Amino acid sequence: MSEISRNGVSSTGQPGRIGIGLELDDIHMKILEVLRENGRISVAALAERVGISRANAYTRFEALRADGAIKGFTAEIDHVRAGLGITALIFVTVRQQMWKQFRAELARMPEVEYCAITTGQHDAMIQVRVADVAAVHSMVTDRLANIPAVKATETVFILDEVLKRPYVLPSDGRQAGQARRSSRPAQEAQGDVPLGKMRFVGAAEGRAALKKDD
Amino acid sequence: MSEISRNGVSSTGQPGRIGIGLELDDIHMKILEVLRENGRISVAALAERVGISRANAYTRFEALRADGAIKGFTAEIDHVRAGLGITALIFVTVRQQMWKQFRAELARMPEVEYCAITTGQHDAMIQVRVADVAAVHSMVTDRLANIPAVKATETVFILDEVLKRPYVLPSDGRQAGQARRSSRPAQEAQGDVPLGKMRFVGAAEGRAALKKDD
DNA sequence: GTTGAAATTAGTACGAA
DNA sequence: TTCGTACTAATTTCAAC
Repeated sequence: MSEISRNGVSSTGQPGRIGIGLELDDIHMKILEVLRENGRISVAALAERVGISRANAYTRFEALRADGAIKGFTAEIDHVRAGLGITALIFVTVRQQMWKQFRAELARMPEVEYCAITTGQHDAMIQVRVADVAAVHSMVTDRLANIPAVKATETVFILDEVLKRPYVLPSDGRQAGQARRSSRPAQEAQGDVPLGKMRFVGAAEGRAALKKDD
Repeated sequence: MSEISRNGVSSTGQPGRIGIGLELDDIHMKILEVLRENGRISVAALAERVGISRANAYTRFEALRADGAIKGFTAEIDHVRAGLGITALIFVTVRQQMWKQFRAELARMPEVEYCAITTGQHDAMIQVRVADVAAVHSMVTDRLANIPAVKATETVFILDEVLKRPYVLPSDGRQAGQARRSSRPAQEAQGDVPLGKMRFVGAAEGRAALKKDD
């Protein structure tokens, strides 16, 4: 919740936002675009590709790192080759006010690659990478089910990962203009969500429908 | 070891492509561990951290790249700072035999960061990053809903990303032994999924329950 | 914000263990 | 295979413009 309230104001880029405010201009964006495709490119080559001088590239590179826009660099690893051929999603319903415990236990599970708190029917979604389906089972029954904070789980296997883009940026495609500076304030838009044809799963609706407590 | 390469159930539908290109030993794994934490480390520093010679490190580094175990390197970007403060999951039901079209349309959507085909109630899960909630709405109604292949969607917002580990490896934690060499062949385990206490959403069950065709 | 030096470091090649 | 060294190419730093 804290994320959303913070994020909601996002695109305007107005002062007083999130701590250290580094105004990201087009060149910063270009740098991010290059670095997400090739995280090991030298700053010299980066400068050339972006069309600025070396020194400038170093300055901006460091600024992006210091600001936190770039959180780090990582190798993209083929999970199958690494021995983790099975990917599963586990949707978890968490007992209220036991989130702290839930988070603490999560940190102790190395097979968890991603965990997000969501609206809708469930409270959280966990993505795990394991060697075989048996490992998913033991993960869910032996570990997750034994956490008091976990009320219910629902498991789904990933059959194929159709696409996986390193890191999406506003400058991608034609949504760029809209993304960089929203026409109307985000807060206003949030209070007035247009839910026309969109089938949106509200938290209340979903949780009421879920009756199994095992 | 060979069981690992064969158990690629989650992998692409390209059989025969999963040949055992490279036997990954402990040192390879160590290299992957270091590189996922610091994708920009020099090979010299990598060699020292892993405990091998520089020349050896170069050889193994290239081997991992050539083999495909390392698919590339990327910068981890803070989406909020980049102007994409809203993350949503869209669960999609796809009309049978229109997958090709669905995939083609997906490629045209720059705000999609991740798409996976799943078992369970829905057929696919899409993760999108956008500037505001309005963009999610327009994405779902204007773009997804207009794809004939899309039968139904269900949208959920991500309120907080609790944890996001670059790339999980078998050597993480204590599951290492089990992950690296499964006690029984994965194929056998798959045909005999132990579904004791695990609430598993099978495809048929789920899809039957979903009646909305809009 | 840019260019062009020096100093450092990275990447390659090859022989030896 | 792996290691160690020497060699070459490139990058980063730092200066002045």
